[in-house]
Amino acid sequence: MPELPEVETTLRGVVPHLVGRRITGVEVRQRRLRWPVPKQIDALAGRVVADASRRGKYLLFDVAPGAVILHLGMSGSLRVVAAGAGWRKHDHLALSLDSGRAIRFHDPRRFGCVLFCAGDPLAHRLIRDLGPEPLGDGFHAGYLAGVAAGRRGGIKQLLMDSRVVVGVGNIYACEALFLAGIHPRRAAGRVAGSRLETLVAAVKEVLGRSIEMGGTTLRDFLREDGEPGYFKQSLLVYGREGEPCKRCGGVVRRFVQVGRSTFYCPGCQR
DNA sequence: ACGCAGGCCTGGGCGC
DNA sequence: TGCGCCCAGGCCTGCG
Repeated sequence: MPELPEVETTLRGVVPHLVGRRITGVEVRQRRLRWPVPKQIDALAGRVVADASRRGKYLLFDVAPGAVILHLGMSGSLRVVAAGAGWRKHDHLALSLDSGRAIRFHDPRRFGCVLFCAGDPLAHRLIRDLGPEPLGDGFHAGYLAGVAAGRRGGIKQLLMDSRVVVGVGNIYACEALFLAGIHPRRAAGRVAGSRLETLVAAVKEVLGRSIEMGGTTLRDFLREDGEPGYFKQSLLVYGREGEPCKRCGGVVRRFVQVGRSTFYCPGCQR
């Protein structure tokens, strides 16, 4: 299930199987994803995948000319299988490769998408306005202070806004705010600069650590679509309503913020 | 410009 | 065992 570390893990998992390979066939079994799978996808046979990369949670496969833009949504996953392997329920699409393998897109909730972009995918309307990568140099305290200035919405909403910074989902927003000791509902524009610095470091730390642990799922990538058990033990507040805070021993609370569950420790976060 | 609610889907877990 | 309800890791779109 994809937050940024999962998407990164997925990318690393498919790159060795995909880059440099020729697509020998395409099969679309379910066209109705978040947006309909366009006909150009069906016509990819014969193309070579020159490169595979990631921008935020979007995976980009360079099939020059053009690119495949793929998003895993809430429940999507990619799997490398032997060509001819049985299709599971909710396998919606497969790219067969000249290696004798195939990449399958699996997505029960169908919030994901598979799109084709004729030009530079970074200029695609879904991607061009995305904020900086959280692990890159462009995401720093000064930047965050700039975008937070005057904002009256909660700091958590700001963190989860992909125009501000990409890839920080509900889990990691909760975790990073806990690490930084900031209340999720505190108005973004009223968080002191020094605390924003702590927050940026916390975001980088929690995502970085999670990607490292995603490395363990890499190993299983071919076998399972890898429900990774790794992060669950590491979570400090997410999903722990009513349980004791691992720092102060107080009770972890949950409330709904902009339609999403927010977990936090009232004792540790102000 | 900003903040918010709605909508897209299926499946799992829970209480009755 | 079954049913209805609530919840879920995302994010675009349109409204005020």
